[in-house]
Amino acid sequence: MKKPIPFETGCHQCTVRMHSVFNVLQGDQLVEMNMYKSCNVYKKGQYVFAENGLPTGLFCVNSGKVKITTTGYDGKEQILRLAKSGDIVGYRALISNERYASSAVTLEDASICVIDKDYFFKVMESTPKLMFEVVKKISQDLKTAEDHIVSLSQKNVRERMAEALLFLKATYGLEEDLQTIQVNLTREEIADYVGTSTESCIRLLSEFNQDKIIALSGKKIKITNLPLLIQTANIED
Amino acid sequence: MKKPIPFETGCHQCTVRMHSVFNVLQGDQLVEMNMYKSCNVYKKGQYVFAENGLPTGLFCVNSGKVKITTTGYDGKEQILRLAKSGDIVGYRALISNERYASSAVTLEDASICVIDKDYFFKVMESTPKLMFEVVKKISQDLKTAEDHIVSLSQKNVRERMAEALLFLKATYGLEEDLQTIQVNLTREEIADYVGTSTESCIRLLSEFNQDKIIALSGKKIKITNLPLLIQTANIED
DNA sequence: CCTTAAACATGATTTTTGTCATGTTTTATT
DNA sequence: AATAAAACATGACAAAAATCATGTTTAAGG
Repeated sequence: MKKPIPFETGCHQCTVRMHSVFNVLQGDQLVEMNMYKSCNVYKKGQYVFAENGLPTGLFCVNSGKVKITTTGYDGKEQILRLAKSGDIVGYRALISNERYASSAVTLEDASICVIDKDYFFKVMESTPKLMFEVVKKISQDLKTAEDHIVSLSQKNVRERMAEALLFLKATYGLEEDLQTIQVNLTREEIADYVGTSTESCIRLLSEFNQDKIIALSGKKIKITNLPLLIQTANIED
Repeated sequence: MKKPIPFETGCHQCTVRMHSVFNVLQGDQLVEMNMYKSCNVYKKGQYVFAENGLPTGLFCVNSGKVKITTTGYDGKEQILRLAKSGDIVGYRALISNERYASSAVTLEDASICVIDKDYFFKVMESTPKLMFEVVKKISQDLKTAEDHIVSLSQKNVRERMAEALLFLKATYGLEEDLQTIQVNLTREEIADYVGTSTESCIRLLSEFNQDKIIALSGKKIKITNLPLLIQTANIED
């Protein structure tokens, strides 16, 4: 029993749009955008775009979760950003008119639209409000990146690990139990975000588990003692 | 014998402007901008804006060098960005409509203009090209920040220190001898950029000095063996 | 369902880096 | 010029974290 193929609803009816930079577009602009966008389905683990490729459009996540990673030294992967429904991805290289410096890979099955590059630039130019939404989005990402820099520079691995769990909670939210972080990452992926070795990551999660800060079952991480986790992250109030 | 007070030349004649995001403005726009900007002189070590303050305008560095720093944990300073002539500073908080998350402090005597906040937003809205220049600038800063994240996550202190010297060279250039990095930072400031302790920073610079990679005299750092420095930074080709 | 690879886990060891201590040099200020 | 305060420097030690090794569990693919 397969799911029926959904109607191609178009940008008008797209509920995700309202939580994206495109919330400022209206009426005819949406009809037009619809003509320059296409929507694709991705299986977990698939590349949306890859390092070194040339951008041909802007990606907008409809559903599913995406990691933005770059290959560091000795091929070690670094997770730079995490995206979810409503987020645009692949904008940095597009705007700078460069090849991708990072890759986007789905963390679960996803549906992602592509908006044609030339059209995107045109509508940005004609709609200052849209461009300003983009400016604000990049500014936010810059803030997040700079917070990460401070953390990497000044905190130890234990603190960063606790911080990362809080970051995942803030980014992807919790399941119905209000405790379980709503994303499945391997220990290696968490390590690639935290900036540590996989072993250290595993060890620290085990420690947090023993300390009753979290509860582990498979890839699921349940935050059982939020105040203690915040304290472990050493976050100022 | 004092220097004569220079004519208030205005944005028309400003040569720095051509290397800034404002290079896209023309004619009347420059006359208008002149009415909404003021220029200030700063002594070395002065604050241009301070963490937690409210932005009232956009700063544009005329001459002099500026560090953008934030206070991390236990009050430890983190250098996030370095600015020079033609760079805009204080844009992140302004655009996000937030209080400053970082401070800007001059590294030497400087002359810096402020462009009124409301006017800046108005001219951005009416001049897509200007806003796009801003988008590109922030995108670049994001790229720089993310490169720094990879470095902090994956490289050891020695490699990061070598990388930092190359970064300073790229940012501020070299003196006439084509070897001396054109900026004076204390060892502590370098450490606050690299993400290490002051002692480790001092030690590594001494080592590089012994290894004939650099030559030290006071705060001046001369790169005497660039290939070896690049190799020490472990940068891929 | 079985097989294989990936992911998870943990101990032992080594390397890296921070911290503490102490002394010297440079710079700024009266 | 004298004095104080930064800034620079280096050794000794401790702490943190990576690496190596090895084994178990879980998940994926034929």
